[in-house]
Amino acid sequence: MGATKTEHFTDKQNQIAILAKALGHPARIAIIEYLMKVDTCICGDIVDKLPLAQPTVSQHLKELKNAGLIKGSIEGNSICYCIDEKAMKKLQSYFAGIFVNLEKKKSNCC
Amino acid sequence: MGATKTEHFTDKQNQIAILAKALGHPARIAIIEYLMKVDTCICGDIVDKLPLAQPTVSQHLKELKNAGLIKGSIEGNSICYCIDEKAMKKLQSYFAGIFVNLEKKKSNCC
DNA sequence: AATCTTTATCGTAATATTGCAATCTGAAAA
DNA sequence: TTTTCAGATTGCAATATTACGATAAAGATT
Repeated sequence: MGATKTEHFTDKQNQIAILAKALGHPARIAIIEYLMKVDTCICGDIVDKLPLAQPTVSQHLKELKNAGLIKGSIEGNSICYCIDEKAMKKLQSYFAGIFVNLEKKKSNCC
Repeated sequence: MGATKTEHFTDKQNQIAILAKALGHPARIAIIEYLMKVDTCICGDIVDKLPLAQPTVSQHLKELKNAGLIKGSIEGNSICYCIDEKAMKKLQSYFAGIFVNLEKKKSNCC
């Protein structure tokens, strides 16, 4: 054991979980926030902005990329990373949906 | 190593990461979705709805509770869990903010 | 070509997560 | 009070994550 039993859940549940998991680390939140702030997404100085060693940052970038939250394109010698809007929209609308639902039953217990 | 270096990040970044991490498992997404669907939050049959053993479900509930996403109150013999709107709102507005920001700079690279 | 710069990958150690059987706790029912 | 029932906790095995030094890969610069 130790492995998540993904086969027992719906595709959508797994998809959202993958996205949420990828954001479940402060370094990766920091990366996303940095990518948002920077206009030109000439990245690579991400490493300089984070308090982590270069291989660690590279690994976090890989995880964000695997989850589909960012995409990178080769820019000469270096690499240009930026946020993938589609994935971000998926998360945004998921939570918006939950929130609307909660408002509706503006209830009750606990 | 192996432990997240939370001290290097802002409180807000850590907070969002904690919430996201708690949702980073399909079983916990399924729990949240079930709690949303059920009107009366008389819970406890969550175990029956999930393809996991009772101790495992109990652990997932604990993690959601620790993150602040759900709250539980003792209801006689059993326990009544439900979603904590405040935490959900925090996530919702965070992603909404990101999304607005991305729309604004409807740009450019990658 | 030799070197530099940028990013990825490998290997490894420390720690965390996932999952469950067994067991405990505490309230309700008998 | 004994039994029963709902949940939590413990203990453990399997696996995943986090972090980084060392090194590799590949384009840029000299």
